[in-house]
Amino acid sequence: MAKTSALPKFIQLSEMLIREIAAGHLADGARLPPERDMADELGVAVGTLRKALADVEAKGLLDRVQGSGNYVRHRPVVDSVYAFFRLELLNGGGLPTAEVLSVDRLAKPDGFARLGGDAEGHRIIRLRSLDGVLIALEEIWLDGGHRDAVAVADLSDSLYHFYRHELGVVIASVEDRIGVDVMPDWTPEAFHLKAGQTTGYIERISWTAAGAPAEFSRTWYDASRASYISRMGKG
Amino acid sequence: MAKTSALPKFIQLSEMLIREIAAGHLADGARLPPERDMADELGVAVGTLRKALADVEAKGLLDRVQGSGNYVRHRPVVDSVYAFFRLELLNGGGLPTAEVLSVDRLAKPDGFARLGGDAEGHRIIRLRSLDGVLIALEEIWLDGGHRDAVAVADLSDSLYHFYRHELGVVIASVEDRIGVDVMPDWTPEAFHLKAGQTTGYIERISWTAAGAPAEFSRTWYDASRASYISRMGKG
DNA sequence: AGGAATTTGTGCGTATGTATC
DNA sequence: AGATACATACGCACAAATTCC
Repeated sequence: MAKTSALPKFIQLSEMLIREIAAGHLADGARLPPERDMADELGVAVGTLRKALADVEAKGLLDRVQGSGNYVRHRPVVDSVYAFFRLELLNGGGLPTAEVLSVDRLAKPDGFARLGGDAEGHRIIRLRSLDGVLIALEEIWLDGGHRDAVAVADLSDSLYHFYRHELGVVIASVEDRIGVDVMPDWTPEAFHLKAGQTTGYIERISWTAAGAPAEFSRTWYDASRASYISRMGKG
Repeated sequence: MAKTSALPKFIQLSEMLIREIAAGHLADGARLPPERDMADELGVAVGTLRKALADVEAKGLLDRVQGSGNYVRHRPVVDSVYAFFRLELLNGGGLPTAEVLSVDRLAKPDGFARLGGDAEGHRIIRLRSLDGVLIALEEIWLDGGHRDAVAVADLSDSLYHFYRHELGVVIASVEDRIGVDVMPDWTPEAFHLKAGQTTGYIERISWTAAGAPAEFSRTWYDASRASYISRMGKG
């Protein structure tokens, strides 16, 4: 007797709200109706709705202001081009640019296969530079379900911009794991690092606001020219 | 007219609980009384207590299990002891510990000399482990002005706790730069890594809330056992 | 400037569902 | 199966912050 107990009401509500916001049905900055009105309309108690709203706020899609209202925030991620780019020259800074080498639709690798829903993914290979100096090689896997085909021309310097505006996928959080690795043997000729040479290594998984994995990437960077920067606290 | 508006009751409760757990008055794994009993005893409504308990859980000091009880968890330790520790085992997590090898008062190295006011600094050498496995070697430089002498016995697992409670120095922000380096030749015998071997490398500068540099450190970590983790956004 | 209306935040009490023991 | 304990949900009253007149 599988008692198919439904999800808690406040979870259903928060997921519904997240879908509405992500789909663009609620504009950025829009103010929701007062909680009591909203609760009446939805046929739930105010406390239940408040729990759902707190959930959406925790996911960064809503600003709740006492005495004022609940405001949709459609930019959990700064739409800035380099919001999540963490490599800098050794003396700090540097203007980041990207050059896409290839885009292919392939079966997803083991590390990413378990995550998304689709068995295939788009593999994007890019070179990254700082102030015109080649710094890193990126291998990015994007879940297949979003689009049948992705062309090199589709991609701008900011993949996150592409994800959001072309695929409707909003990246809300990322996790980077930084270690040491050797340059893979498919290093392109253009790259100044030699295959087999020791480099800094970054593995990234990113998620949508709804918590679904969206992207997996591996980056090899020349630690003699750039370093990965993590700032906590101010700044 | 200092309007001494008290903090919300559920905040007071959660802070009280956190203090109790941190002080060791509640043993690790101990089970709290049922929520209704506890609420009666504290003279608050169950809902209010539940909000406080959710707070403590969010800080990682409590396990709440439906149908069973609320269990104290000492793991992440309070006072954000490991708030700035970013190394994790390859499969995630691991309980961090530290072993101080030496503390010396020396002239500060070039990289740190320009920063603080004092010409001398305390150099602390530590080994870091995760779940008992040696992971990293740390060289930490603390500005000399704070105290004439620092003894090994003064230092707990958390240097930030020491800074704050013994020196009155509150670290408000840090910047980590992660790259690749070779293990220095003064590697202690106890360490499993051999001098000259390639490791992950972290340079950290930390500042007080006032913006004054407080600490400079270099960490060499075994990238085959641990990785540096950086999480952005929610999660 | 000031006070009333609006809106979210806090706190209480209770009834019912669900997981654990 | 029964008892225990946490989770969800409802509704209400008042406090605090904001907004509007």
